[in-house]
Amino acid sequence: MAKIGIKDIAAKAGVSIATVSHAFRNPGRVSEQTRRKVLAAADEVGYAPNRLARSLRTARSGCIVAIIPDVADNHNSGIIKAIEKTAHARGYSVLLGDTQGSPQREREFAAMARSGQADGIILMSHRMPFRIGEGQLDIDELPPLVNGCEFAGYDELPMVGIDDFTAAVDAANHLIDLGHKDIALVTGDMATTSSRRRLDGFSRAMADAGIEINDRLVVYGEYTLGGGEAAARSLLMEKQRPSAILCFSDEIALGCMAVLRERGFDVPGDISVIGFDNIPFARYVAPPLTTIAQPAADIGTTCAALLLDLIDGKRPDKMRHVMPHELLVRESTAPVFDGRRT
Amino acid sequence: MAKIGIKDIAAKAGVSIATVSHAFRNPGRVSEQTRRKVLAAADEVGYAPNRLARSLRTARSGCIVAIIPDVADNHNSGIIKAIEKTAHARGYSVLLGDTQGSPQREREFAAMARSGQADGIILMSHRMPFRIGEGQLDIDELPPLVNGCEFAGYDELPMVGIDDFTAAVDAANHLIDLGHKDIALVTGDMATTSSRRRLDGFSRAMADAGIEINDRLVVYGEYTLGGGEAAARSLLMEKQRPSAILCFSDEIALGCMAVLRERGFDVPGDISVIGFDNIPFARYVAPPLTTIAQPAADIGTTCAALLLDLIDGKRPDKMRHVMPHELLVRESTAPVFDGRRT
DNA sequence: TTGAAAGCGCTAACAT
DNA sequence: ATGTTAGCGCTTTCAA
Repeated sequence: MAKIGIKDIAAKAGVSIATVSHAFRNPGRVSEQTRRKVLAAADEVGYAPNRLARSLRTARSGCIVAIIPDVADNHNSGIIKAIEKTAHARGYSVLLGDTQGSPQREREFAAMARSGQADGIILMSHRMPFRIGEGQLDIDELPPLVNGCEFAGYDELPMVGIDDFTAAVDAANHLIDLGHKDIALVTGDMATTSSRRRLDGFSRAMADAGIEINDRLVVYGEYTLGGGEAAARSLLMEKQRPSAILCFSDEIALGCMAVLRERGFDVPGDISVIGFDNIPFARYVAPPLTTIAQPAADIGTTCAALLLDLIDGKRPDKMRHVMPHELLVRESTAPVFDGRRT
Repeated sequence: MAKIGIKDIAAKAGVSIATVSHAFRNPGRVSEQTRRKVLAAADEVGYAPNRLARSLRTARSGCIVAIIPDVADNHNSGIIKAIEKTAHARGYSVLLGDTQGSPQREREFAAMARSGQADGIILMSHRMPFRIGEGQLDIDELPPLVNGCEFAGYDELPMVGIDDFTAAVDAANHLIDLGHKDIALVTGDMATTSSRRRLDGFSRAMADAGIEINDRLVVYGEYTLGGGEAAARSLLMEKQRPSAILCFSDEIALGCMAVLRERGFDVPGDISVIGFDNIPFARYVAPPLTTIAQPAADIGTTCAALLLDLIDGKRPDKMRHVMPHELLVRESTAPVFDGRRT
């Protein structure tokens, strides 16, 4: 059977194609009787209006693209789940833009908004995926875009995320209050704004406490269990072992804890560990992980709502949406103990 | 600045719109010189061909939709990550169809393939989201569709997944070999084909070993940490406590272990726990989780490759793609110990 | 309340 | 090698 279209339904129902269109899109503009007739004809043959044609005509794709580093990351997936939910509730679909950190892919996904495939972008990256100025795009003619958790460098872009600086201060102070001085840091990619701000926060807290940071205890870790594992191994090679490790993600923290356990270190007896994110697993592991909670669902929901408003032409009332973070003290952190294994 | 289109580029480059189109799509059909001229003109104003118009004309959206129960589930997200990667490599985008188990949403997402918004569907559900027969779709005029991990009831649909029956047999036998008799089962939704087959496998293994199944030890659990938590709590209320728990997902298993630990039970000393999936966390927890590994990435890759071939008109050479599962014995299972706490 | 008709921006067959 | 042109299937004025 050939693909059936609006014309077939019009013929079948004995009306014009305009009426069929209205029956679907503007129920108020056709008589109830006609509408029923049309819908019945459509249902009979399983007709569904072609979305592409509609989108072309209206210049609205009904899609947004979520550009994120890794769907398989627990924090990311919590955010994107909320994005999808919010978008769906407002009639939008979401295109998955898993970049694995590749700038090239970020650009490819972002380009979907320039080719009409998407009406807007949620960008969880610190890189601007468009060329701005220099005969190219002006900042005010970007496609609707909201920055999630990172900052791409333009104040004109709405962004939603936590206050990374303060969050790191809170995490560091928790450790400092517990008497820790030899604090190791496992950061994320230092090219990202979130990692930089967190490092700044950590530095500030340490400085305020009059503790000198041991640079050899500041290492980079990919935001994965394996990243944490590698970081912990390198940290344990140091002669001056840390009494606490502050990790920029829970997956890193959990990776660290596995290594510590394997090497016979007790957490938190010998070494305290604190993470970031509060992924669902955090409170189920042993010991339950102390962490800085981020409201992943709220972040996703806010990103999506903001973007959809932007698409609808509403100017956001504010550009910086700072979501609350919270120090969740569980059992992976404890006061320094002099008799600890080092 | 008004939206610029192919006509503007044609004018700018002093060629026809057909030539512009060819310069982009069929580089071989225009002279190198013309091509460059066109591309330069396009680049100068940041022109990108309208994807919707192209899709409408070619009747190809370049999108597939992945219908999955929950992106935030670690097993699901591993699969969808591979789907996205494979699709992207072949020039396709993926629409995220997170259903939270809702049949309604499954239908909505599936409908995207009927409205031209997607060229095919990867369906990780046991429900057929289209009405088949009765004046509606015939089974052979379904949109390209591949079933992932579940079976929607039509042999005509290619499907990829593990052999759930045998996998459950393997898991049960592992426990039986360890001397366990009071084995609890935390299943998934029994409406799903995977859960049913796993239950069948478990029953078979128990029957073959001459062990009677205690129905009170067979409970349902949502595939989440919370689901495992709830299941474990209910299991611990039974007077005849299990010496082992077989869970249909790792998240359930990890949820169980947290409750067991909280109640003072040693795993595996008092109670053995085995999961399903082998999510990344499984080997990082304490004790590392014994589980039935599923090749999530391969499943995703195979689903996508199969679907893309289907879209290209290639008939799959076989309908059932059984991916290998593997029993990974780690430290959460051990022989029954008579002196165990019960 | 309904219909006719002009596109949306592109592709592809056909012509030059 | 390049151009002309007829749609793809819909939405949306405008007229009846």
